[in-house]
Amino acid sequence: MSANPKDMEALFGFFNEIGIIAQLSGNAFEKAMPDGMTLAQFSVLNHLCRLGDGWPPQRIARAMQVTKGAMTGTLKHLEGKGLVVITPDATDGRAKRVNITDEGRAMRDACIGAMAPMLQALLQDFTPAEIGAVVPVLAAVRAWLDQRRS
Amino acid sequence: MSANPKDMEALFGFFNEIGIIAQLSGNAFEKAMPDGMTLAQFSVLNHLCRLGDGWPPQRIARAMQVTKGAMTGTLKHLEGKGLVVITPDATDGRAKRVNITDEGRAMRDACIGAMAPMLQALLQDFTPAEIGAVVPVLAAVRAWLDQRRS
DNA sequence: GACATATCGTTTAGTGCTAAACTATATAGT
DNA sequence: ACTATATAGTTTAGCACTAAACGATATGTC
Repeated sequence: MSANPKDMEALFGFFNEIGIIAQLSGNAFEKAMPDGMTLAQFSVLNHLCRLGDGWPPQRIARAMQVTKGAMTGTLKHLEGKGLVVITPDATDGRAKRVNITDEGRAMRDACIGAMAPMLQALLQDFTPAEIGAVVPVLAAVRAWLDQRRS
Repeated sequence: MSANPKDMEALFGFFNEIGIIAQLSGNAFEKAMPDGMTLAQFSVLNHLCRLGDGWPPQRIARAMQVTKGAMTGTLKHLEGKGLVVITPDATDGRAKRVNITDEGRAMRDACIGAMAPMLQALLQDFTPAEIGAVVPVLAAVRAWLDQRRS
């Protein structure tokens, strides 16, 4: 049951496509976004909007699958733009709390609006069913990689 | 036929999974690779092995979907490690030629060998059919994005 | 209470990416 | 031939990421 070369090749192609799509789509998104917003910055904003704010940076970093060092930088940019406010945690001298501002929520909505045209264009050439069929497989692979990481 | 919010959401999730998989798999690959090799460096080596060498940097950059500026840096690293040789083009004073060395070929094989265990582990939890089914969709999306870029 | 360990956030060094400015060379139009 | 434009490669500035070292604070153990 050892892997045969053909399967390895296919798997290799799979990751290759994934990498290129991530790069191309990330570029396309960032070009559409307002005020120099990046995908990393939007992702944090979106996370805070969807799952509530007040989390410490470390927790956000884990949710985004990124190191805390990377999160420090991204949060600095967001704070500089007034999109989040970072305050010390009252009960834990090491930790901080990240809260999204009204401007942050507005920016998140603006970003979603900016992405919409591209997503709609994509939906003219691909059916929701087509895309929807691959998402579970992707999610499973993502979970596999995430588990393996630790 | 305008996109409904649910479809947009699904598409958003699609790109989100793609981005995370690209990041996690890239990290996993790079950790396994020898001598500080990166995915970008390996990709160039692999391309030269598979499709022949002697190409100008610009052409390699286009094949990898990155800017020429990014390729300049990656080639510098490869040249510094003695994995490629870069020479001026005899017939075009602007261009150069990139040739892979024997060490480069050996390194490419070593990288593939280093990746194998992870790919085999993945094939124990996912069937080739499962993975193979999503690749055409990914390739189509990649082609769509690539075309849209220009 | 004191010491060892763990965790939080920051910082630094190194890599990759884009976009844009720049140099040098080729090619096309007049 | 001369000029205008296009292309190849490099460089710089900016953002993101990792890994590792560091300082500060918590927590657990003795």
